[in-house]
Amino acid sequence: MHAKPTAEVVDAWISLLRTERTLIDKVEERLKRAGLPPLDWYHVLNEVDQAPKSMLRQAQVQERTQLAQYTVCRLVDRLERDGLMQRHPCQQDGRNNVLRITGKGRALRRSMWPIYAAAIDDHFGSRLTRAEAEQLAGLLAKLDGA
Amino acid sequence: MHAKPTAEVVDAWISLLRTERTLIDKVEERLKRAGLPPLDWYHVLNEVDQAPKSMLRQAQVQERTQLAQYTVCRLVDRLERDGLMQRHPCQQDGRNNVLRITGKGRALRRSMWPIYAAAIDDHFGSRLTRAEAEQLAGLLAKLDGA
DNA sequence: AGCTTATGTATGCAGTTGCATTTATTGCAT
DNA sequence: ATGCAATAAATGCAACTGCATACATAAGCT
Repeated sequence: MHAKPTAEVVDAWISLLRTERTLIDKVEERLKRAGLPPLDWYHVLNEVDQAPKSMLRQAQVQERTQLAQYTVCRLVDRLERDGLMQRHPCQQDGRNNVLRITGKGRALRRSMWPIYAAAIDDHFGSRLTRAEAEQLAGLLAKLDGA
Repeated sequence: MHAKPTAEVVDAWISLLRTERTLIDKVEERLKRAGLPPLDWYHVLNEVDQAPKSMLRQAQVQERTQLAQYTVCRLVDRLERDGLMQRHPCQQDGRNNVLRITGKGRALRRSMWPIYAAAIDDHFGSRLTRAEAEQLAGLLAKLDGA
């Protein structure tokens, strides 16, 4: 704890910040150009869509996306307002919301994926070999612990 | 162009988004706890401080940090309002602003570094070997091109 | 010179985020 | 059962961001 990072570490850190900002901007731009909502809409819709019975608690969306509590809350407000998602009271624990994606929400998610996938591939996937992608995922996994 | 990414690529991409969000949150939290301003203040102050004569054009800050044009503009507004930075008209090209960091700005940058450095090390550097850090930087560099 | 395009910066406005707090429900200890 | 800490979600308000556009200067063309 509280040791100083080496120069290599600082370089890698700065690269991480810079590169990710650039990549996200590029991907978001693709979605925007296609008239689609932002990345996080996709991620939230996707989490719920992939969950068993297409239902998931709000808190779990939060955990999986690493978005802030109020960010998820308000994003779900908007998704709900646009008829993409519904909030239901949870039977087992009245503190939770259970989210259910609507047909419209699922359709939107599906329509976003080709654009999103192409952007991932163009800006990210096509620049790495399979081994490199795995290597990167491995390194990132090491950074995920407590 | 427009090929579909493989599963490994999508995994790596999602890890990248998730991990970076988590890391940034942790680092920002450290700064906040220490009563210091956000990360991007540091990055902007640092770019200007490191530049020759501690002066840099606004557009170059933008390019180096990968922040949006108006983000830099308004961040500099705040830095200027707080007496950390000054805008000067550029002699060579009247469209440019030349930014100059003040003593107060330099002092703030210096006071932020130990906190920032410790956070980088704790959440990032100490989880990677030197070779891994270099490997990560190498992979990120491959993602940086056009 | 005058016109057109390009570049760097600023800004009004609507939408979003962050902070701190509130409300609601649950579980645990007494 | 009652009180108290813990967890999930929502919200008022101030700050920030994104978009589109405006403004200012510069560079190139005729």
